[in-house]
Amino acid sequence: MKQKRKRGTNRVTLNDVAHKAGVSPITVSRALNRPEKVTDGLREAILETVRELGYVPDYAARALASRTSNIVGVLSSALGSSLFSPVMKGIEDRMRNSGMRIQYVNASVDPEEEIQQLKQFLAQKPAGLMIGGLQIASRVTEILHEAPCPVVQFIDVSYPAIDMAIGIDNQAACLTAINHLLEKGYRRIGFCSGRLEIPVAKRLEAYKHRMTEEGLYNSDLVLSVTAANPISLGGDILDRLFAVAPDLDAILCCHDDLALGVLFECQRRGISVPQDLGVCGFTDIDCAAYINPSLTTVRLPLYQLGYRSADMILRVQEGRKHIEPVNLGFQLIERDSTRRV
Amino acid sequence: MKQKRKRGTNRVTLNDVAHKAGVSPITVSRALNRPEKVTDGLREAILETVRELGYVPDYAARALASRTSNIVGVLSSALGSSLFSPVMKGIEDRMRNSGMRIQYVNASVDPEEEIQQLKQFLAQKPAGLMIGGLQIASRVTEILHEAPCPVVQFIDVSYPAIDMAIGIDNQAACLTAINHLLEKGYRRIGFCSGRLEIPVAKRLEAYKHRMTEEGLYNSDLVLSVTAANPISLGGDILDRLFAVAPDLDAILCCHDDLALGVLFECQRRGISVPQDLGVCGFTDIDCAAYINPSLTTVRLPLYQLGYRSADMILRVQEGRKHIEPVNLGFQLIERDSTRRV
DNA sequence: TTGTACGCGTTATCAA
DNA sequence: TTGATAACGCGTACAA
Repeated sequence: MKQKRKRGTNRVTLNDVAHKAGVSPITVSRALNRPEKVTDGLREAILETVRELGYVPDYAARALASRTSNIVGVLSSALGSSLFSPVMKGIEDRMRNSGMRIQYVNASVDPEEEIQQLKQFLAQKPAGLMIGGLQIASRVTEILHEAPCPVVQFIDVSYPAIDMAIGIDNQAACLTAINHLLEKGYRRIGFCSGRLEIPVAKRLEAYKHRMTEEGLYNSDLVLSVTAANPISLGGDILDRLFAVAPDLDAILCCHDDLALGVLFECQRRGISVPQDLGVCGFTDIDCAAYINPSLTTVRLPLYQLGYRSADMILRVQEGRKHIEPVNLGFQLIERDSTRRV
Repeated sequence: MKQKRKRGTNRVTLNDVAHKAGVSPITVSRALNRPEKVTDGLREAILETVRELGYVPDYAARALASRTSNIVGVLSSALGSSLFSPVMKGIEDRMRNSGMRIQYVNASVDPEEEIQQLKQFLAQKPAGLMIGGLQIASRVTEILHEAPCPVVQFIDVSYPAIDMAIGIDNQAACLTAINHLLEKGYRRIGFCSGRLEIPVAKRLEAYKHRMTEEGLYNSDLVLSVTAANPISLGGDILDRLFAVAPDLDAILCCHDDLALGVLFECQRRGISVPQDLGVCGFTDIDCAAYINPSLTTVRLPLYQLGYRSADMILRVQEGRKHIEPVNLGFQLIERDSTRRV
């Protein structure tokens, strides 16, 4: 008689629980995954055994058998950014006790690598995917269209969603900021951003449009700068803008980090903010309210972004069919950096 | 004859590749995982077929069969912190092309939940685990001791490692900072921190020790403060320290965020830094060099922390047995906030 | 409501 | 060096 080969680890399995509880493995499985399908008493006995034995399900086996995992992925090239922290918090607050596991993947800025990451991630048969800050190259779009799971994109509301989308109206947000600067009497307004990603492009559109309306548009006042540390660019930004427009009187920065750099550099150069130069940012990062002068900025609801996108994924899993794109809105926070008399 | 049930997804499997290449599945598996075990020509033919068919391995199946996954976990309660961004970058730079997948888990600050997260994570049979900022309650230690994978702790070098450890000597770092302040002639030096985690506790020890040596120690000058936004605490810190010591002349902050808040508040109150008050931080965050006055701080090699801890995991996988704890060192960056004459 | 049989896609084991 | 077979632990399909 052939000897039965044993390869198992020593972990407690569904079978062990089943044996001890005197039921079949599948009943234990049901007691855990579809409690309503098992008689109350039996279920409790089984769960008690589960606790006793310290049984923890094997996700790999579960994924293999069910062809879906409980992993929800968050893919973004901004994971490391300070901006992402509240998003994370929102996601986790909503996902807690949902049985889902969240896997953050720091997307590469290299398109090829990004596609590879995406493919690899999808090979896990995830339960859901949240994706932000990607290049949205055609290849990526294609892949996402065929993704076997709900997909939430963090993106401008005007952008066509592949599946679900959540974000803000960047044009409206930027328009609000520009109008604020105009109301304050600023006229020569520079526009400064990092990489020209979709949200930034939308803001730039609004800037162009509104400034042109006022007969104030000058393409030399549009700056796109990048550096590992955006705060370090304050001097650069001032140099370059003042070089083309010595009468510059305000700067709209697409991220508070840039604005911060500008404010610091103004302090150093003795440029008086908001009198000589108005500065407005985007995001409302932690120190925006505390810097001197405090920074006027467009507050982005980042916590909500995380919370509600997680919510969208969970709702789809509960069977909801179509989920409308979500416009989170924004809020202009007027502070001292534009508060001139 | 019984009809064979077909449940499969439409994905390309190892079997498909094997068929097309005219070999057995196990040979394909070997060609991918242990290339040296397959004849050169055959291997190339197989890899070509893999590309042609766009085969992507099923990690769940792989994990189930091999009882180990290619997931390396990063558990920390500081994931969302700006401090973590360089760590991430370091980890990813080292792990790229290693075949490992990195899974970040934002550890809960609730000990019970933390233990649960840890257990769940270990149920995935991870290839490695990096862990930082945890409570290191006895339960956690116990679980980590039995972890079936290499474990790297981010922790003070003086702390006993469960498996491997990497970090800095917080006592030495703090001593350096204190000595710097003393050299600059500061005497009434406050100590301000967030939660009293292990690294902070070590720094506090050094502070106590050194200040006592100088006959300057006063427990009222030790402050532990917490808030969602540490920068907001600047006013609090100044109020509380000046209340007990009107002649306070320096503050050592355990994180630059706290120092930032203090600097902003000093600007607002017209307290002259570094003349009336010296301020020193820890970390060297992005804006430390740009704020006015620029912030003297102890630079922590966070990128290296990530890079080298990833390296440790990979080395163990290559068969290395014992890996010594790593002391990363630190560097005092003297800037204007303590540069008084 | 519970159980039986089998398949998910891969790798370990052993034989050729 | 390559292949046949079984096993990994769980869930699906279907029967009782």
